[in-house]
Amino acid sequence: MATVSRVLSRFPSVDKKNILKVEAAVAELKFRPNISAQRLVKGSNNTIGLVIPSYPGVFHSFYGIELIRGVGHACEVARQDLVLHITDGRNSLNIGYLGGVIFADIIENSGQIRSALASGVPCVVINNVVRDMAVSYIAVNNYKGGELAARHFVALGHVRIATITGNLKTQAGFERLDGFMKALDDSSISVPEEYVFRGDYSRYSARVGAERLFNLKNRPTAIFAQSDDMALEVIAVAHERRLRVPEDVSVIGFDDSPQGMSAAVGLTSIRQPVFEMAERGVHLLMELISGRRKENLHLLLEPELVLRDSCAARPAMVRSRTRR
Amino acid sequence: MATVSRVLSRFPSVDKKNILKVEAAVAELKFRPNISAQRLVKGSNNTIGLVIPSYPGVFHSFYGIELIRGVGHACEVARQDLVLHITDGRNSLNIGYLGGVIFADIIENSGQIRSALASGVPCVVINNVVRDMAVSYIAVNNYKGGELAARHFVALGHVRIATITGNLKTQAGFERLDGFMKALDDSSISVPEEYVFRGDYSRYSARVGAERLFNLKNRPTAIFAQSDDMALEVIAVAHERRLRVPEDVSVIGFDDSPQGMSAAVGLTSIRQPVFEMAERGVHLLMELISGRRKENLHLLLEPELVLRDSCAARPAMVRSRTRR
DNA sequence: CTGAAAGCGCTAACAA
DNA sequence: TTGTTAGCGCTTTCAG
Repeated sequence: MATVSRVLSRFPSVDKKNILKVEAAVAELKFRPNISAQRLVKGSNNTIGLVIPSYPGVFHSFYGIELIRGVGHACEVARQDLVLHITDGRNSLNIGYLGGVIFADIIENSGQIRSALASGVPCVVINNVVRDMAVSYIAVNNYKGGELAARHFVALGHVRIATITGNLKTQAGFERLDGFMKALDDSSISVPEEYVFRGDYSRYSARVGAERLFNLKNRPTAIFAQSDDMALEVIAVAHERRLRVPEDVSVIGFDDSPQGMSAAVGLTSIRQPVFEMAERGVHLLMELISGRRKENLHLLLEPELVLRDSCAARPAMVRSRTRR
Repeated sequence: MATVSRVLSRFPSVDKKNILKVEAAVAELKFRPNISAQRLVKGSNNTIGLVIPSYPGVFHSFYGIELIRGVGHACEVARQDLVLHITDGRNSLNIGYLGGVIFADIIENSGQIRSALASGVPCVVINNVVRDMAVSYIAVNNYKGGELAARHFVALGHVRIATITGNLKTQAGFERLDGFMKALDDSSISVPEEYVFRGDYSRYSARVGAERLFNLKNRPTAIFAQSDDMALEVIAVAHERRLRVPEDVSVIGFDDSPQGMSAAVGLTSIRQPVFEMAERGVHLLMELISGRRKENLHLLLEPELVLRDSCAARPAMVRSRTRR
């Protein structure tokens, strides 16, 4: 019995003859070691959970897949099993047994985090800044992302600057808008209410928003869409109306997705390190689980502006008209 | 000790006083029952694995997310834990302990399936027809999907019919092309080689393909793109060249994604039941695990044509020119 | 209704 | 190098 265990766990000193004998028997009987027993005796289960709220738009574009890829990859490297929970936030999670849990985006499910915390499970929140709970988080500075977009437009001389937001129930959506507006305000550029269209990350909402913006008699010369997907839709609508990008209208997206990169008009976009955030979330969680880290960590990753071809200086015609 | 267990598993006959006492202690000590011990004694671990090859394009569009959503949902309902493995096919999977495994798409990782099978783990393959291993599968009739697209074009009177394929290393891509070509052949429509562009599900490849097709002196009047994402890119390229859809060129996609539905030109597409396939995969696996089912099941789900606005009859100009 | 005790399958310490 | 043995934390008889 013990010898079998030794063979299976590649213990160095076992007689060759026995190794072969055991391996033969294992193959013969299709013997599969019971991992529950192993974990019981070892006292750890090297399993972490990933909780994703199943809210429409959470998987907007490229983001959801990058998130899962990043967490999945980091878990593979760290030899952790990854248990996936896709939840609507109502159910209580069967989480107690996990070594730790990563919560990706908080959308109406902070109760789940609270109860995980209460029962002493190590937790890390990803892609959300959390102020009302004592929990570690790694997020993107979405406020800064909004700022970057605004500042780029301002630097190019634009004055009539509009935005199509993401889902404002998500923190990312809200903060991007906030940073964007504040930065414009800093430059003394006022944004009329009809220049802010509230989308939800879907292409459809971007289409509706773009049409509304292009129908304004004082059409904006620059549009910040809060995801690449939406930005590409804005460009599509522009082309349908014979508006050139970037000559007639400049567009900035958010995500720096491959689709934006390879589009007809290369999309200028705000890059956010989703994969890295996911990976670091796993590493942080491991530190918490192992006790190597005692206090919570709050980390904000910085987005960056990626320049491509969808932005240009304010159109001349417009410039002369609005020149004082 | 035993009483604690009874309280936690809601055993009916326990004194109320004791229930309260236990609950208080549990809260006090942040007691978390050890699931490994529970599983050990119960003899089952109610955990299933989902293996997804991390091959570029596997998560093409809408498909990857629907897959994960479907499996995730079914597992939640069946009270199974879902362990996610994203693999490049090279590593051997730590799978032995799982109750069963779902393999989604086989791309250079059939070795993993073979070894899972060999060690006696119940397996289900999703989205692939498997002929060379004794394993259950649930797949979509992609051949039929290709046929549907071809027949629709033929019914509309088209003759110059082209296609932009998906990744032909995937079975789905290959079969869609096969069905498409055979159906055209049945209608005695010949497809010159330059009408078949080998894409890879990426928007970029679709763009390249569309440009090549539109540059042909004998430009096709109908294009079947093997994913909605690619189809939308084809339409975008068409618009850039002042070609109208569907008046000048008809387009069919594959996926019936929400993006195709809400696009400027509603996309006619082939619907494939990804979510359902994923759910049924889980159910099938549960039957296999429990022993309720002894033999393998091979199930082919049927795709269907969803009509929207991106297809029209063969353009008149072309018609007169090619009329015999 | 409740406590005692056996044992789930495995590993690790200890002898041999 | 190997076999024996004592638990890991829990559930489940079985008495009480």
